[in-house]
Amino acid sequence: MKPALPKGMRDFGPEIMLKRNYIIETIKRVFENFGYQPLQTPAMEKLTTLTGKYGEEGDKLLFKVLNQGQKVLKADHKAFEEKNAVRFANSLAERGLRYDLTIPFARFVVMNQSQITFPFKRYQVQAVWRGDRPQKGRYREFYQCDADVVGSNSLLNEAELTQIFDMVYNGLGLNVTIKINNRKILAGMAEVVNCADQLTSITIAIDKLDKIGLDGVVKELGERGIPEAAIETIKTFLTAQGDNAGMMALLKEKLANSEIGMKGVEELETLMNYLNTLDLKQTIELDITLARGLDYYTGTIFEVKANDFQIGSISAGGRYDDLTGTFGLKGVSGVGISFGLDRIYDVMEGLGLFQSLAINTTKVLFINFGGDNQAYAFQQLQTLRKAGIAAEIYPDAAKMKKQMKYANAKKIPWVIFTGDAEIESGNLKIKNMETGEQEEMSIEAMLSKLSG
RNA sequence: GUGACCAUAGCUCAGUUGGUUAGAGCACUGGAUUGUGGUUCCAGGGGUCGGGGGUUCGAAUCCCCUUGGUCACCCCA
Repeated sequence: MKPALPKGMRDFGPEIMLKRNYIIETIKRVFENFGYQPLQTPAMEKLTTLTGKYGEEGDKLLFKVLNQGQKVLKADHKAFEEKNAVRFANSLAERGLRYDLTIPFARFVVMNQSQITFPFKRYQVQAVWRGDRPQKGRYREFYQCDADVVGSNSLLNEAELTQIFDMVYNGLGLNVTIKINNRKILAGMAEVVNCADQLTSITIAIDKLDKIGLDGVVKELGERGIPEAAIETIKTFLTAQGDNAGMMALLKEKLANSEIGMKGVEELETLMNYLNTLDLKQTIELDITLARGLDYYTGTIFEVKANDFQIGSISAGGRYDDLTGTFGLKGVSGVGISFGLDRIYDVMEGLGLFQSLAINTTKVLFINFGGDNQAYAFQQLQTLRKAGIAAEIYPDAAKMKKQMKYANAKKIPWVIFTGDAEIESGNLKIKNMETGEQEEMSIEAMLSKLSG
């Protein structure tokens, strides 16, 4: 049988894992610096928890887990005969793999509300699964690194999350643009053009502005049944130019008749004022065409794009006023962000940013000469490890050439020989694999040399 | 879910208008070198040419189906 992976699943070898871990560690360090605490939730959730939270498209992409044993016989045969794939599939499964980390987090908060001190700040680094067709920058299994805070309406949270974006990407050496918008502004715009009930259609269309252009958006709005007059007004929003302050003034003027719209402008302005007091290195861009697909966002929305590499967004997030509401806990607002580990990796690999990364691996290899020599080397090895030096011994008394090749392939910088001559002298012979130089010294001298 | 392109050794690929026994580089194993790798030289193992069917005297090559991959759309980290 030929080994293979299911579609969209990937292995990560040691080389890749070292780089991935580096990214994760950078992100975690910043999260913890801001007082976020770790959480893990299971890969599998009940479908009732997951469905209906991500919009129609999201439900389609949920990976479902087949019911166990006899239960599958209770499937909806009628749905099968009617070729209703969705209903039939739902009758076969009661559980699914998590689609993101936010909904499981909301579930956790509701289930543990009595234990939790609010505002509750948690971070979570785990895989999520989507039954999408894999392509560039898109995987069926990928890691999200989330930080969320629930139980606080303060826009200070948004400001801090923006700062987290900034610090993480500074730390990784990436240039990004952090795009910010507010769903209330989009709602206000829909209200002003008398299409409040078609908010979703409007946001989906204008979200594509940078992809299909103004004409494309106008066309799509028309196809989605937005009246001509409304489209004309929407056009004036989309063509508005100016710096962040100018845009703000313009929005105030245009949205004056919409209560929710003005609320959105006010929130955005407050956030921008907070951000102005911070020393942010990355580009902050107010982008009123930013919409975000996920249904649950209600306030601020974020999206981060890499400046020097073509790929989808590498981070995203936003505020959700009623995420825990569907689980029975009302009036708890939350806001969170998510780093797309796999895409960040793709960007950094694409830009060659891992080159300078000092990869932490074995520092010393003991050559195995077998017999008494092996026992001696094994002993010396313990001393190095105790001193915190990453060391290993070749487990077999293989040919010298093979052992040297191993050190070479694994980029181990030092090799130690403990042959008969060395055992007799009580010293060890150490070889620098880069320069080829070798010298004999005592174990003590070696310790200070290697830990330096 | 819609569409386009691709599939040859473990990996990256070559293979002429259809023509004899399908090749190269890298990797692996052995040797030149019994205690010295990363350079060199020699030898070796490894293929149902993704799978099935068809056209043909003859198919890796042409046609159909199927599976898998890549990319774009939808949507998204």
